[in-house]
Amino acid sequence: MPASKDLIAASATPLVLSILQQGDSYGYEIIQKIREASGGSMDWADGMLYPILHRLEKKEWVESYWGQSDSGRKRKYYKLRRSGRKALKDQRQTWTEIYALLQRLNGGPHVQPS
Amino acid sequence: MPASKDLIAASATPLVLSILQQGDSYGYEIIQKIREASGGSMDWADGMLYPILHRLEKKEWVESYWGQSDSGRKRKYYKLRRSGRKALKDQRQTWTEIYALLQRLNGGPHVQPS
DNA sequence: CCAGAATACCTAGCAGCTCTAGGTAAAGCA
DNA sequence: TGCTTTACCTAGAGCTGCTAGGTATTCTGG
Repeated sequence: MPASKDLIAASATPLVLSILQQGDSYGYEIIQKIREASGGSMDWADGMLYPILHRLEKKEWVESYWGQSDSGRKRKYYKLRRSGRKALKDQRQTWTEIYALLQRLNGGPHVQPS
Repeated sequence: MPASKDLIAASATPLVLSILQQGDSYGYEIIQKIREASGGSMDWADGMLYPILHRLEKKEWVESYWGQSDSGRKRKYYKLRRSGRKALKDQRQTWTEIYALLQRLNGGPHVQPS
């Protein structure tokens, strides 16, 4: 059972930023990495990712440059910018807070933000 | 600094469901409870909440009935239905999974779903 | 008794987003 | 030669948040 759409949507941005924090990457590879990291439960359509990357670029959280694979196939790499790193940090903080609140409201274990 | 809009949006539904899990409530009170539970960091406009409640009702996750305060002021109470309880459980599960993935991608502590 | 605050509900409509469903093209493989 | 994989892209439908308005009642301070 895949995750609900709302959450997929809201998590897409921080997940992409997290991937890019580990090093420059390109669309096709980002999808693979997300799929691997999630153990296969998240499998994004590429048509969903590219608009997100373009939006992140417009927000100046990432920048792009053209590169090539060994075989000469062109790739558009994305690089995390300083403001993107900041945005990721903020979003992770918010996730932690909301998650803790949700746990608390449901009588779950208390989680304190680090 | 308030949370980013994406996350507010995605978290609104499970938070409302969580409040209702603790007992029937009505719009105005839900906003207060969220504000209190979050220590003031979340302060929803009422115009944002009502459409959410109506949507939850349309999805049949909650049902509503009219009640009165001591002073006779009318209130529209919302009650969590069985399917809403199920939805809350699912969404909490998804939140936990995504949160764990985010932590893992960022080298944070490992979190395992309960 | 009057004004303003608090309580309590509602909707229209814009702006923003996701994500489906298409498309192009090059390289690898059978 | 044709299929699969790699690799990119966009249009537009559909959904949603949330601002900015609105109504009406009760409480409270002066």
